[in-house]
Amino acid sequence: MIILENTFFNRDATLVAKDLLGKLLVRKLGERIISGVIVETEAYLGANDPAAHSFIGKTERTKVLFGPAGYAYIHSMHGQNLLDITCSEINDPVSVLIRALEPIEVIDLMQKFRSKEKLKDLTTGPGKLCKAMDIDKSFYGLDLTNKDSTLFIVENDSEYEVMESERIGISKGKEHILRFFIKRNKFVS
DNA sequence: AGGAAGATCTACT
DNA sequence: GTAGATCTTCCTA
Repeated sequence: MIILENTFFNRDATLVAKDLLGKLLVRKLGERIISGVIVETEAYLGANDPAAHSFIGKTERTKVLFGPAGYAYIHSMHGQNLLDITCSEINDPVSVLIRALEPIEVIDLMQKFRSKEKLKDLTTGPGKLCKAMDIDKSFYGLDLTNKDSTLFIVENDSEYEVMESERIGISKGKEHILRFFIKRNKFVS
């Protein structure tokens, strides 16, 4: 299992968003493991992007975005938790939002956390996948490139075709094509 | 202290 | 397809 390192995330957020497709998101829960393939992402570009949370500047809420790459930025929205990963250099507050996963293991644990049975209801949205993996605000600022972390991303060989579109669910900055997803994947939101 | 907005989800038709 | 629930953060007074 090869864990993605700081060098992977310390790049332009658009490139990281594309390259994260097909990778495996892994959550350790004691001896148990929950994992899924990343099938949909969006990039948020900081100072030049009115849709980015860091657009307004450094606050208690956004400070992780201004730190080094490869850290978890958890943010709650409409009563859900959302997972971003920080990218680029210190003081370049850009990130990638993980929007959807294809569930791999362990399905019954995801079903339990989500209180849903159907496979398509488990991880087909940013708030849903956090719940399926039991990710909450305590993950804020966690280093995802540390192999002792309970959340990280690993290399994964898979064949896929990348599609792109405008971002979803925002009111500003819609003109940018910064959403990426795997073509014909059933778990794209 | 209060209100509005927001990177969403669910249940219902 | 659409309305209503939900809750944290930020802005204004």
